[in-house]
Amino acid sequence: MFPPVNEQMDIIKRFAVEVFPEDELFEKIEKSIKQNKPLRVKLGCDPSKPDLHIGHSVVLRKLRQFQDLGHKAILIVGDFTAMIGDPSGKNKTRPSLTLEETRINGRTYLEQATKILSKENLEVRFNSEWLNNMNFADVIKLASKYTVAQILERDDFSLRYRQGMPISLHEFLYPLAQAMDSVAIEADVELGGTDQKFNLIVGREIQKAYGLEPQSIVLMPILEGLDGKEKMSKSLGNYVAITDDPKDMFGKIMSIPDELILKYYLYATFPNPLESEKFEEGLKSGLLHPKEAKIQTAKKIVALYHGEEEAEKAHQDFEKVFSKKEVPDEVETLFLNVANKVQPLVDVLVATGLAPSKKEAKRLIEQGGVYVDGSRVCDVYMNLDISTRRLIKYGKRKFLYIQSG
RNA sequence: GGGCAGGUACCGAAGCGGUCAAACGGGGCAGACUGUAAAUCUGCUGGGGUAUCCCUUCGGAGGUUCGAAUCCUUCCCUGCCCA
Repeated sequence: MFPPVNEQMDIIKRFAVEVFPEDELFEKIEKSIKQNKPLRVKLGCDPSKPDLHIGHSVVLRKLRQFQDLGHKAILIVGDFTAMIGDPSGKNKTRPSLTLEETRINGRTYLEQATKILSKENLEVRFNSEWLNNMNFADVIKLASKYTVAQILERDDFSLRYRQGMPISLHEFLYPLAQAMDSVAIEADVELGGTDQKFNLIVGREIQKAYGLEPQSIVLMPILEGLDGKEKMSKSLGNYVAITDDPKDMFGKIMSIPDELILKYYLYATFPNPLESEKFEEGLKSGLLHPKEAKIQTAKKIVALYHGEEEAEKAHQDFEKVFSKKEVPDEVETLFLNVANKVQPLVDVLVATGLAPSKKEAKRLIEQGGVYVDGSRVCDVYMNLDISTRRLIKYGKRKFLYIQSG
């Protein structure tokens, strides 16, 4: 039923930054084969931001691999922990949410996650199930298992402490709460991004403290955002959402700096060894042009979420709009219900929602970023007759047909 | 509880009575260029108005003043030191 240990280890280790303790994991897999019992593989998710992007997909794909090996994926929706708000990475305390909010977000998360995960071998648990039932004595018992010095080892805590940034006391409880999840579901393995290393290790310690066998840890790389500087995140706006439409997905990936191409190719698509070797060598030798490499990457990613056909279309569109400066195949038509068919262009731009304000619209016109029917607008106070259909290009990539009616 | 230092636009950070819609950097947007929504260079970056005009913004609320981001009072928030 299960593939042999070595084969499993190879698959698990591929694309992972760190897998430890390796020998423990090896034994666990051996045991699971012998007893014909799947491993319980935990992945925590944060429902405070339910929109998944391809940064999340890295770890989700890894979890999927575990599923494909016959193991049980246990997705923990951190509805309770989201109320605390993991400060990880950011030096700011996150706003906490109510339980209901996190529940709703959790559903959205799940919906998106199953674009990558299999629905079989999948168990979904909300951590309020156990965390919400702990009383103060339970919390004290849990907190007594860890020391201030230990918790301060966490990079971002010590950094914030040194910089005089605020750390609320409850933030210290976050890693402990997350560790309780591992206790509650008796995780054999926990997956996470490298930024989760500390939390996952606390999980091991706390499991031991509660008389359980400590989980093994698989750390996946963190995908940088489109800017190539910060980690991909929604709040930074440097992300590719897995629900993005093909065009956006394609375009966004084309905008990554060249240095990021390989990383995206590998971690967002999990190519097989043959493919990745070819790709890597092509890049290194220069036989594969960076633009071409990017196109391949973009196509592959789009295809994962939308299929080959859409990927091809997105590619065509991209070439059209950006290389040939033409109009894309499909442009939406907006009918404006207005009394006057001739109006200042600026007003039209605001009415369509293309521009957030007249000032902004004027600015863009002044800078030569607005086209009507293919010709650049140079008069800020131009009037536009919309009794017939007009094509507006606003900025680099917003196209819209507009007509009164 | 006491002492000190702070809270400025999307973020970081200057400004410390008028010349402040607020320097500078980042981010964002646009233009040029290109291999692309890469890189680089240039410009723009509160709102309304076809006018050196008005409105909103410097933690909140009051006050002083012809005039406040700048001074005073009070409240809230944060860090450091002491207890």
